[in-house]
Amino acid sequence: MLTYERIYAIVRQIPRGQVATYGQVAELAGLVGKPRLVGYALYRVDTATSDVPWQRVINAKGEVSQSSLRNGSDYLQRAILEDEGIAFDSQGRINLNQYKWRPSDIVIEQALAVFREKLEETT
DNA sequence: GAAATGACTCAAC
DNA sequence: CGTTGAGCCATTT
Repeated sequence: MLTYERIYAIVRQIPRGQVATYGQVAELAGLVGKPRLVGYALYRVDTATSDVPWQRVINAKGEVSQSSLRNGSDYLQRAILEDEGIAFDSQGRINLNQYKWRPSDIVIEQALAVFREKLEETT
């Protein structure tokens, strides 16, 4: 779905070592106020074959969200993030002030550009 | 095509 | 802090 592609395009721009919240991604993808769609989109992502860095998208509380019974990817997400240099506090949360992604307009344009390319390919 | 679902968020108690 | 309820809307059944 195009809505998903938008979301994926944005998520793919999140640099290593940084994270973004669902609401933030939704906003950047032009889905202001619809963070649930981001969550839903990521839920549909195949964590194995997709090139979308789903692990870099967390909830507004700075915690790593996860779908109930993901095949062992529960601790995996955190492991990946830690490997990228992101530190978790004693409560298993991330300091958003420190790691939250500050997207630049350029990045967003790139994301949308990729999105359009995909659009043409599909067409 | 109506009803249920979902990795969310925000505001109010 | 925690819990609760409302808002959101594409995808699935």
